[in-house]
Amino acid sequence: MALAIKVNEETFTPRQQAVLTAALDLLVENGDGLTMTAVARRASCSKETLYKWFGDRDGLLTATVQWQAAKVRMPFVDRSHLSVKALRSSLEQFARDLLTTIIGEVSITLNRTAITHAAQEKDDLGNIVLENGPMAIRRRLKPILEAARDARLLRFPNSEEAYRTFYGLVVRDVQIRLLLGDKALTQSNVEANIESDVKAAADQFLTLYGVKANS
Amino acid sequence: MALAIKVNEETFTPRQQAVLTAALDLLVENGDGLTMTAVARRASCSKETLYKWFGDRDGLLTATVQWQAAKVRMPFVDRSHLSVKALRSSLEQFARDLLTTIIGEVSITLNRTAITHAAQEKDDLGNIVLENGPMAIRRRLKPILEAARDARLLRFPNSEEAYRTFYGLVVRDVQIRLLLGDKALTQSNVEANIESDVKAAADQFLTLYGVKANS
DNA sequence: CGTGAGGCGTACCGTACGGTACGGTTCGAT
DNA sequence: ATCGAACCGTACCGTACGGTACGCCTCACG
Repeated sequence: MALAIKVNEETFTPRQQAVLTAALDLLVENGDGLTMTAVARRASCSKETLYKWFGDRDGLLTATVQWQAAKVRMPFVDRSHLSVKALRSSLEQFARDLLTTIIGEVSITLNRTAITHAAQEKDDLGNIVLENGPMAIRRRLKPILEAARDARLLRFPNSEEAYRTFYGLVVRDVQIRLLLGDKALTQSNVEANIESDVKAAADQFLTLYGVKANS
Repeated sequence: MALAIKVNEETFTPRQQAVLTAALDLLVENGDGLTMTAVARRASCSKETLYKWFGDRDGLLTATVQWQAAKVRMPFVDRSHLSVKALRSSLEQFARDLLTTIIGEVSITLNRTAITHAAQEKDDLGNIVLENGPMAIRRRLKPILEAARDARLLRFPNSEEAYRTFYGLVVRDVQIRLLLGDKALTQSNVEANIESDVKAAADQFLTLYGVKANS
């Protein structure tokens, strides 16, 4: 099981990154628009070059997803001092980052592509997206949760459970509906409610796991 | 925007349903395995018949998803008498139905297919799955929530918000991880924890929205 | 200036698959 | 018994696309 491999920015030359950008654009424009010919034309390069650089279509797809997923870098959150206030602020920051990421067209495209890929026993892309999406958040959130527990701000038996609850409270049914192309859920529609949703999620999480409830 | 059309069981003849079963089997076995030739061979019918009955490949796909999605009928929940106990039991029932549905191979396949479809500006399948999945649950859960609110068992400003919170608490990151083919999340793995997850979700929901907390 | 590597553009090949055509068979209705 | 509709199986066509080959250009390097 080849897990997601770290991708330095030096992994691809600028020219190659231009190609990957073209590939991603085509993906976003139309999920199945990533044909080798189309990428070559869009990036003004020859198909032969594509095959030389990426091996085959799957290699190009993988490189594109990998490269793009890796640059979904959410800003780090200060956790030096752990007051209730700081914790709530951190939680809101996480929720905000998670939501804004998830509703982005690039993220939707990447997830759709990976899911399509996973439907064909090829789960490379699935792992890559998982690793750079939910798992990345988990890795960053968990230590904060545990620090808060040690500081007696939170109480939970299992940090994994706590993390997953947080994820559920934040994401709810938004992601699946966007992936399925729910027309009632436009991006601007969701964007407008981000702040209130973020606050609500943090509130609810603190209600469930906070030691002394909220402020 | 052709929304999901109600599908009676008389919509398709038994022979046609056999064809649709074959199509679904192929989909489950391998997401992209639904070729007209393969369906014809599997169902022991001619391609000409397929085209006569379903128009084209997309029609066959749509019929398959529609027919299958419509038979995901979750058992109704008794809501005649609304005690706290009965409410909790109803919530747990909903959570259980939702979870068991979501982790089923058929559901995963349908969602993957619809998402792939939605990636190509064809959002028919997306709407069908939405309508028979999240929306079906919502339609059934909302009146119960509102009845419980009227009975002063729950308190929430907005039944839509309450429903979505419930959804998030139940589903968490399970669906997206399954769709992405997360190997760490086998079906049996999830199945084993359903009962405790269901109880936890109901507890948390009642903590957040219950008027007098839990029993 | 010569040369060779890298890369562009295009033409080309093979295959898989959507869609059509057609001969042969079953079967119910008259 | 006859007829025709429905349907099976197979062969066939056209196209799209993955992958390869090749001619030509550019440019760094000697």
